[in-house]
Amino acid sequence: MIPEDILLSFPARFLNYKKGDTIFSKGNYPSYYYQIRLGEVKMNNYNEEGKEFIQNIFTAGQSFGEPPLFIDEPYPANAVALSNVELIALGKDDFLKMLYQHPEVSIEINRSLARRLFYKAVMAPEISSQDSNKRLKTLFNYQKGHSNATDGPFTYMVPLTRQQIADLTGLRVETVIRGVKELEKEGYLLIRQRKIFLK
Amino acid sequence: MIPEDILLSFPARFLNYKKGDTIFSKGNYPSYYYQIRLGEVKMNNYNEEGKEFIQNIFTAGQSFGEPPLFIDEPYPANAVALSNVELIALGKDDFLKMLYQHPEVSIEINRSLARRLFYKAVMAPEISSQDSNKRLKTLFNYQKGHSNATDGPFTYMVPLTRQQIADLTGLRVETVIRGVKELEKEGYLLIRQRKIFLK
DNA sequence: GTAGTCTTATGATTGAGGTCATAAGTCGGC
DNA sequence: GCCGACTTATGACCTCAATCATAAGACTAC
Repeated sequence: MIPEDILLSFPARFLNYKKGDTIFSKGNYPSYYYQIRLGEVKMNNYNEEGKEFIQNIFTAGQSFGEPPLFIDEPYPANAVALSNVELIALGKDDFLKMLYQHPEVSIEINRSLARRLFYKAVMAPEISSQDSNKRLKTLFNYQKGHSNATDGPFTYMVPLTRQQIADLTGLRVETVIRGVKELEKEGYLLIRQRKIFLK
Repeated sequence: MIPEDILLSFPARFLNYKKGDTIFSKGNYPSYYYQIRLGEVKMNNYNEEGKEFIQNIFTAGQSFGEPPLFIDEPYPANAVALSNVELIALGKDDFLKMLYQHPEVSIEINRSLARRLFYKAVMAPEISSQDSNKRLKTLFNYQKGHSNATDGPFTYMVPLTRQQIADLTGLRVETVIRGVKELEKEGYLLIRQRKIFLK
């Protein structure tokens, strides 16, 4: 996350989107650095059959969509507001100027890209596996690890619908439903009022 | 890629590894920035059943293993020499000092992390798909798109064995062998002396 | 040149996830 | 309070990648 006073001095501006709005689309070339002040944004793709794949869900304080700013490529996915969101956006040229003038900001961006690569590296071997329950566990472990919930067993509720879980893991809704039931039998998680709680 | 004269001034040093040597292992904490002068390096994991997953293959001019230098995490995968390799290595503290003093180098590192994230973003939706031939096509398209081959149809040879393709896509060797044969029938690629050529 | 390993190849079998159909529970908007 | 859309759920069937077995071609080291 880059301090807002630095961003504003370059100058960045505020943008508002309503739930469901598209912030940018796959294939577009990037014009802005985006950082979330409020709300949630998902990055997703649709394959030929119309099946959704969610790359990532970003929350307040996180930036998204930087990679194409550095290389000469269009966005590989869409960005869609999951709630009403408030963004701070800085134009591409100003963004690069900022990195030249503020080495510590450039390192902070490196840090945030490094963090994302690190988790992709952790997830990729499991996601590529054929075993559906392993995919589910990997996602759940990631979710839990990135929450602040440390209140003891079965207090962390997965804030995702079965469909979203399916889209994040590349599985089908039915497979997710059957999978979480199996994982409950194994004692890996708990289902209360259809919500999933992790140990 | 960072210019060698800058690296040497900090000061970096040269390292040599023989084919098959391990450069670092999963779980180690990082001490160096590595850049390849000569040869190839793969980053890989093994799952519980011993199945290999190749995160990436790096060639001359590329750097690897930077993410853990920025965040306080151990390497999420191993780095293994695929051939005899000559590396240039710069200690962690000197590396960070260099980024502060040379903003353009910091941006270059951002660029290389961005390139890798982009690759992961392109691959993830297809890798998660159940359709094996789609996984293969995605890998091949990426390979082709990032080579310098623009000499017309079927001149780009995929520089990977069937096993490496399997480990990069999370499939089994047999599935890859059958898949590329199907893709040849479709006219998507050509097999000559067991080598795969892309249109 | 020869042994040993890696790579490519092919057939038979099987099991797990996808697909399709159907339905009940839940939630939001009017 | 009702309607419609979404979410969760369950059964039956099917498809296709994994698995296991076997073998031939290619390459590497000695």
